[in-house]
Amino acid sequence: MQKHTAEKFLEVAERLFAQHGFDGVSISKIASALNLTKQALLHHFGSKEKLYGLVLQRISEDYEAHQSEFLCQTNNPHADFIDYFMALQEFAHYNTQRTQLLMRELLDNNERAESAGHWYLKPFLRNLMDLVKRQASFSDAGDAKALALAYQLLGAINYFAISKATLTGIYGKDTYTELCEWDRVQFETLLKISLSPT
Amino acid sequence: MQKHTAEKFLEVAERLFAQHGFDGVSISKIASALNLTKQALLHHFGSKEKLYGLVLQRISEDYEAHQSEFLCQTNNPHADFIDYFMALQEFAHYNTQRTQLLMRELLDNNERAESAGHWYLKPFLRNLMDLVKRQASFSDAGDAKALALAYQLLGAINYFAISKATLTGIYGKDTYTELCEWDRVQFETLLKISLSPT
DNA sequence: ACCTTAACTTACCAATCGGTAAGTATCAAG
DNA sequence: CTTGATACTTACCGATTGGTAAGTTAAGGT
Repeated sequence: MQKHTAEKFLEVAERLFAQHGFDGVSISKIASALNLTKQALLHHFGSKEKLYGLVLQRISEDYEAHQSEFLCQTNNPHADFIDYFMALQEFAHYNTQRTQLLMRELLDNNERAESAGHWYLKPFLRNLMDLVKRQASFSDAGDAKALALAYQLLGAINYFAISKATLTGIYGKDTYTELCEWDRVQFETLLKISLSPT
Repeated sequence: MQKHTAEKFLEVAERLFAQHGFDGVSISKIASALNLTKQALLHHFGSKEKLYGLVLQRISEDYEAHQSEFLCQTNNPHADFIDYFMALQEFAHYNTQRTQLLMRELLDNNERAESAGHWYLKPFLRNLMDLVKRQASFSDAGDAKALALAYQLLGAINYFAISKATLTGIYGKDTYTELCEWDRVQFETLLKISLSPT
């Protein structure tokens, strides 16, 4: 299979998995979206699980790439912190699909347990935690404390990012747009004050 | 159908829907968990969709009850704010299942759109927003700004609440327990400083 | 011209899906 | 003793699920 063909397949699969969840899409539906038969997909990927695995892997690679791009630490930890989390917010907002898929994965992990085995979040969280611990007001904080803050900020980002349809449904398109702007502003102030000494 | 029987049915259905999602459970599996046949469930609830609808309705009623219990506003808006959000965090933590189910609903709404029609979140968010606007540093803020903060706090709560399996998987049981404690502490300071004037 | 390989397709398969129809068992009211 | 309602069950149904097996078709290397 050619690389760019595989990319196309994974792209469509990712979209559908994100929109409907693993159980909500069948391989034949993914195949139709690609103008193929179900068996063509099975030929290329072996099984639905394997296809899903490749989709996850592709996402986690992209996330790591994005992270290493923004995490070239300077000698200004405070600015690094703000910059990175703002970049992360933007990333989550413009990759809603992936945010959705990862959120579904988080939910399913509660039952499927570590069947997947690979914790794509682990290095990602490690980096976030380090970023927090590099801050003046967290210099003597333990791992758990730093991680707690990082995770809450991550939650604030991702929860809003996956709520587009619901918020638009409740408040309408225009108010949602306004809400997006305020979300950005409000998150930035939240970031800044979260580093103030307690 | 007797009321307490219905409760038992809905309880089990809620657990399974929360764990596996709407598409991840079949009515026959829910029925087996109740030592019944699939058709018994269909007899009582008519269809899978209707059963799911009742589960959602039951949850939203409980949430409203919980909210009205804690939202008897005093003349100390600041304390109200802290108290309510801390109560909400505890509620989300001890009702992980429901937090999961509502999160799944949020994700599915992005495609199923307003097919459900009823926005269980609407009055809930309205109350949260009012609570924020009652704060001194938000007295002249618009709806969108207040809602943005409320939603971020909600995200911080819920995201952590659904991550038990993943975090335990990555860091182990003991570290997760420690993380829970810090999450609580860290969230409380986040609440307090989020009201400081900008 | 021959062979291999990759990219598919048609033809199946058993299992399960949500749902309908037609019973059966129990029990309280008349 | 009968009636009607409630709570189920067995027996189906067509559609769809993930997956296997066996071709078919076209391109490329030798």
